[in-house]
Amino acid sequence: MCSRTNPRSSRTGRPRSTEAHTAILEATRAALVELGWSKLTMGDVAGRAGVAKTTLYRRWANKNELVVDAVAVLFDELELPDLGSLQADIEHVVLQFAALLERPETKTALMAVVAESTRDEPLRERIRASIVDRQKRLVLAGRERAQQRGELPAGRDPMAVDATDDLIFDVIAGAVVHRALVSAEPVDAPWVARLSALLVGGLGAAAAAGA
Amino acid sequence: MCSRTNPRSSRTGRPRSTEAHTAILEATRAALVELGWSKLTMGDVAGRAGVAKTTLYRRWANKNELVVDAVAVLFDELELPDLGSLQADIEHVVLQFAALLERPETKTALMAVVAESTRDEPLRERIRASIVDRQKRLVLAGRERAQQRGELPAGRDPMAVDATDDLIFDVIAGAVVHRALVSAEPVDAPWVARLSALLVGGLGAAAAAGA
DNA sequence: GCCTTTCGCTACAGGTCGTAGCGTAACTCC
DNA sequence: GGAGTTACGCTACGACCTGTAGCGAAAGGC
Repeated sequence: MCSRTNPRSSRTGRPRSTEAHTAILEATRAALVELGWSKLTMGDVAGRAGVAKTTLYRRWANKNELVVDAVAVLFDELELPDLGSLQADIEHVVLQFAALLERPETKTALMAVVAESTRDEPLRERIRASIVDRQKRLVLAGRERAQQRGELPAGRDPMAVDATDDLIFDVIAGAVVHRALVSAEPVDAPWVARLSALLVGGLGAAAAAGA
Repeated sequence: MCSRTNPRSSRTGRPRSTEAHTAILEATRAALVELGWSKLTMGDVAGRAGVAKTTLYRRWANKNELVVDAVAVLFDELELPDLGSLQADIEHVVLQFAALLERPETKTALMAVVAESTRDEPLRERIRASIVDRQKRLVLAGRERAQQRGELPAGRDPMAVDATDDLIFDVIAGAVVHRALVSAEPVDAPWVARLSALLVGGLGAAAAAGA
């Protein structure tokens, strides 16, 4: 999860300072807010964290991996309380996600690391493990809950269920990111309501067609 | 559209070489393919184009603006032939868009410039004018065509029609980008069929509810 | 032919990257 | 308590990239 070469749980020697670890990640987020991605430098982060620049390189191979770790923890805030209906659940999590993307540190960092990951397979895996997969659980939970309520039919074919989960995930996350960062329009309640209605309607139509 | 300070159609003096212009943009795309975004340098592009580095800076203020122009022309390839049904039209344009995102130069450049645009308002406007708005016309055309076929009802409220167009645009473009770049899964025919069915079903359900 | 603008070239200051080497600090095992 | 191991801060460094300045030459319009 954290560092460059996992020290193989070496029990001997001086342990790595956990305070330095958290200070570095916090300094990275602060630097992202102030400077953005392109003007963020390793030396600057080290200075903010009160740490030598070499210490950063001992733990992270480069800027990309450091930023992924610094931003990943923010995505753990996302939750999916039961609000009684599929549409309400979707609207709630979308608004949460939008609020997360409003923060300058996520806004500027997320797209940048994704861009780098197109040419860096290990980085892509790191992003998938630290960020993407943690959001996918929300889709699973929402779908299962809707099935228990009877809003969606129980899926027969597990392959088809998986495919639909993946589709919904890409649609929701993609639409919100595109709206917020590319179109640069607000992800507000009216828009979220439209999106949720579209999804619920589409899922209902698909279920009706499949029955 | 192109350069740093529009020379205000100055009729006097040596004109800018259009050959150099196209050579630079082509060299930029080639460099993106080979090196990716982060390792692309202005000096390298100048060398590939057979042009002095200073010439690049006379026309583009920085790497971001150059790359936007270099990639923008690729998006002009997208077209929307009439395939007889809304779902077929959607599937066709999504597959086109996916093929575009498969190319390494667009894959790596698009997210990078979007990331930079979160802290650079002029760059965002340049992206919007050069890339985003050119895609939105496809949504308008597809929706109008579906209304003429009777697949979708004629919109009463023009505000609501605009909002739905924007929503569909963000959903389609966002989902494809997220699938291709974040989830890193193939945008193939089965997935596209699922997405199109979801959208058509959702639009139909919304129309039925609105009637 | 004169004026204007662009061109290629060279040089440059400023900044960043990522590494190496050193002595010191912290912790474990014997 | 000592030996061994690892992390730390610090400094210095070469390599590279950025963006600009200045020069003489080239290519057009009037």
